[in-house]
Amino acid sequence: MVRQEVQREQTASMEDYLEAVAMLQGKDKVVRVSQISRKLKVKMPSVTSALKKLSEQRLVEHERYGRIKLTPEGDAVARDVIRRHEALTRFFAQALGINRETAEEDACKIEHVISPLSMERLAKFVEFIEACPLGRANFPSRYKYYLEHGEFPQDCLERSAKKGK
Amino acid sequence: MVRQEVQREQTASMEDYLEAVAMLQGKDKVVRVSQISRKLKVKMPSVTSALKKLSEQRLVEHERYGRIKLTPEGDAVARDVIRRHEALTRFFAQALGINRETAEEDACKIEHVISPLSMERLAKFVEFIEACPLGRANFPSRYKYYLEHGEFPQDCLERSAKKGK
DNA sequence: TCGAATTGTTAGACATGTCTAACAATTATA
DNA sequence: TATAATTGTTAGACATGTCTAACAATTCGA
Repeated sequence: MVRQEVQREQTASMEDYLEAVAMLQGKDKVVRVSQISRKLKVKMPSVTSALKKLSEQRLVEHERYGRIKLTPEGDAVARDVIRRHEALTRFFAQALGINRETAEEDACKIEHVISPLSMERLAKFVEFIEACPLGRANFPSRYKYYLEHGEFPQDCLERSAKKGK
Repeated sequence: MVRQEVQREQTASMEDYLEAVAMLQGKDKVVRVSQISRKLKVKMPSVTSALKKLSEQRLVEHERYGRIKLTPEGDAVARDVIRRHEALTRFFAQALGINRETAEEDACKIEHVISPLSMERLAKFVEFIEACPLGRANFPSRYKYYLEHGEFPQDCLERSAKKGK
């Protein structure tokens, strides 16, 4: 009895295609090559060629000139990519105070290269920061103060004063 | 009068080579193809070929069978990569509590893809966390508690209690 | 200092993923 | 429903960066 290998390692590109299909599928139902092409800013032949590879791996189903949909395995991979994407976006946007667009762009790149351990910790970190802003010693707001004024808020100084201004 | 273009956009690979040369140069002075090969875990012909490209861009000097050294421009690029590398490593290690090795590996990947804005903010964030642990309401230690116990420390609860558990 | 071991280079194959050009299928519309 | 516009595919060029095999230069030790 041969065990099926399910979760193959994907390249950044293939992960992008899977992610795009999942997101378009969620929105509109019927996914088209042209949509993926627009979303990923690549030409249609690139999409066709990627879909061919993903079909061979049974991650998507794609009949010539026809519908594109994720298999359950493809969906699992895509969802995992999206999970990373969202945690990273939240980190950049919420924790670092970066604009949504840049946050998304960075998430899009980093989601493909970050280790599982760092990803897990980062997700927990965001969760922590969002849920636990330290009561009235609100963390993000102090960080914001530091960002805007270039110096530490009053109640930091006890411990950082030695490091000169 | 034609202006020289100095800081070209480099690929992740080329940035890795520049970074490696800079780091080996700092250590030993004389940089060899074999060292770069070992450091980056690629075969020597890959190194030779990369150095050829970087030479054409005047980022390294490399004479056949001879010394390898960065030009001032190459050094500037390399230092910038290393700056990103170090800030990222500090973030993963200090802020997220990840082991040095994994932190380095992740930094090595992310340094090539993160946007300048996010990089700047992340660096400031690390600076902030390291310099300003909120007096006795030490931030990293609360985060650590959360990591280890899976629940928020007492003084977080005022604000997060509503979220179940 | 000669020969073996090490180090480095060249040539060229290969993998990935992009693109353009040409053509084919589908769809929408007059 | 014929034809025009759109959408999709195929073929093949190209860029990047890796590798192996073969050869060349350098270095080190007997």
